[in-house]
Formats: sequence, C-alpha cells, structure tokens
Amino acid sequence: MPNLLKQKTAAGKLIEFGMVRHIADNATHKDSDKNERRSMFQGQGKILLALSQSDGLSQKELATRLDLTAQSTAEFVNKLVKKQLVTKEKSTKDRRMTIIRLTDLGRQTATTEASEVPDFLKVLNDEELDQFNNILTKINTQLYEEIDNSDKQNLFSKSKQIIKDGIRDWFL
Amino acid sequence: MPNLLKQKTAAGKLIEFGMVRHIADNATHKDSDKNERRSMFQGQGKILLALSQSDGLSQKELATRLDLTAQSTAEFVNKLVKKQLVTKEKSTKDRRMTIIRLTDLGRQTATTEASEVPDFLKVLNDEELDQFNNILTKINTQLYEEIDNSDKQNLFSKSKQIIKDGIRDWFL
DNA sequence: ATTCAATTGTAAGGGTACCTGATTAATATT
DNA sequence: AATATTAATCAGGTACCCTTACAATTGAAT
Repeated sequence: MPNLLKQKTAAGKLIEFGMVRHIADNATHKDSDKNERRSMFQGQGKILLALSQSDGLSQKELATRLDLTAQSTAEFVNKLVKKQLVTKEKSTKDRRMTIIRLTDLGRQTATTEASEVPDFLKVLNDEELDQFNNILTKINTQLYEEIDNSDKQNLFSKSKQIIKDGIRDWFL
Repeated sequence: MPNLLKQKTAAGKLIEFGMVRHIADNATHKDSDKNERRSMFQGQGKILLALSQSDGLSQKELATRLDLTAQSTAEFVNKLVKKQLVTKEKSTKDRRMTIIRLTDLGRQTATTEASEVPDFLKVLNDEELDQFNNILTKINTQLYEEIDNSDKQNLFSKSKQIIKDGIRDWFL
C-alpha cells in the first residue's frame, strides 16, 4: 500500500513539471518566430508526425489514428497545406478520399523537430533514466487500461498501437 | 555520460505519456459536462489555484504570478465571474486596481479539483514514487534554470517561488 | 497646483486547438 | 434504382493566449 503522501508529492511534481515546462518553453523560444513554436504533439504537429510514420494516409485515417474529428483534421491539414508542409490529392480508387502526403519540407520539419531530446532530460544519469522509463511505462500502461475500460466500442484500439509503435520509431 | 538511447527512450515515453493522458482524460470524462473538464493548470484553472493560495489579489498580481498578460488574465477572470467562482471589486486604496476574490463555490472548486491524485500514479509503489519524485525534482530544477537563463530581467523570479510553494501547499 | 509619466485595466482583433451539426458527393447495399 | 453509409466540407462555437491601441487613475516633477 503506497504512501499517500508520496503520491501527492508526485502529483504535485507532475503539475509543477507541466507548468514550468510550459513557461520554460515560452522563455527559451521567446525570440524565435511565434508561428514556429507549435508543439509537435498537438494539432498540426501531430499530423506531421503521423505522416512521417506512414505517408499518404487519407484524412479519415489520420483522424482515426490521432483521435481527432474529421473536421479538426481537415482544419489542420489545410493549414499545413498553406505552409507547404503537406499536399492533398484525391484518391483515384475512391474519389471520396483525400490522400495527404508530406512535402520534402514537411518531412524535414517533422523529423527534425520530433527527434530532439529535450534539454531537461540531459540532467538525468543512466540509472535515473532507467527508472524514469520504467515508471513512465507503468503509467502509460495504466492509462491505456483506463482508456480501454471506458471505450467499450474499442474505437481507440487502433490508435493505441499506432502511438506505441510510432513513438518507438521516431526516437530509435 | 548518459546513454543517448536511454534519453531518447525517455523523450518518447514522455511524449507518449502526454498523448495518452490526454486521450484518457477525454475518454474517462466523456460523459460528464464538457465545461467542467477544464484543466486546473491552465487559463481559468490557474487563476482559481493562485487565488486559493492567496485570495484577494489584484489582476496585475495574478498576471505576474501566473505569467499571463493582463488581457488574458482579464478574460479568464471575467469568465470566472460569470461562473460565480470569483468576484471583482475595485480597490479603495488605488482605484485603478481590481481585487479578485474567490467565492465559496470557487474555493471549493479549486481545492477539490487540485488535490486529487490521478489514478495513474496509484500503480507506482513506494520505491518508484521516490524515484519519480527525485527525477521530477531534478528536471524541474533544470527547467527553472533554463528559465532564469533566458529571463535576464528576472520577470519570472517571483512566479517561480509561488509555483514551488504553492504546489507544496496544495498537496501536503 | 498643473503637467507628465507610469501603472492598472479595458476594448478590439487575431491565432491555434478542438468540437458539434448540417450538408454534399461518392461508394456500397439492398 | 433507391437507400444507406462514408469521406469530406461549411458554418459556427469554446477555451486559451497574444498584440496593439486606449482610458482612467495616481504619483512625481515642475
């Protein structure tokens, strides 16, 4: 039976981490272009990342994999098209579908930004990194379970595997 | 010299954590009111939290402590007023200032929501919790340093202490 | 006491990340 | 051929943030 105090401390640390990371992010990128400062793991960034795993997905596929609505997906894709990071083209097999592909610039952006190890991890030694990885694995497993439990129709099952595999690919 | 591979794994795990936590959050709260699902550590929630540490701050103070612009602060405060979670009143000493105070409902909301230990931490045993706390402390310290380095005017110095003390108070 | 500058807050407008609802076009089913 | 399903779009909305004015108040300098 783990100590409640330790749990609360951890909860606090985690929140602190979230807040401070956000502020640090703003502070260190204050100078650079605001538009470039998108997180790779939300919105447009997510799409870029998904495409860098497997290019040429349909919008529907993207929405499913990233757990977004079709409308949000369309919005982000259109923004990325404007920025010349992806292209849209109608599928010839099923002309309802739109196939999204990374441009060279898009691929470059995705791989560059995704594979950088954040500075704050560099203060950890090997042992701590092992511990951290172990702990996060446990936590993530738990989160997947929570999702499964409340996702009776298993809409997420596909998405889950994609995230797991994807993350592995991006970084290794 | 820590192993790059381990660092990359940690970076990946962390990203996975972010994505999965987000999805789990949506999944488990799908039923409940969308409006209730605000994060306590952004926007309106941040303000509630700051006030629950020290009530009766001016908008300016809030903005400073939370690292928000005065305009964003005003927006969030106004939304909270509409929800009857805080009140605004002009200071008598300096009539430029507006003093923000929690209502009973606001105080209740803040303390209830802030002090809950997320389920995913309950899978960790005491040893892991210790490791996790130790690691997050290191990481947060590093982030504070990054902030200091790019914050020559030390605008954030105040904020920093507030976060540290505040988090300690909320959870202990 | 008057003027001027700094401080607090507001108004207006913009951008990103999401969502719901209604609608169109293409394919699949009956 | 008629109907149902699917992929995508349009319209409109919320929350979170910011920037660029601008008004009111106060305090300091003349």
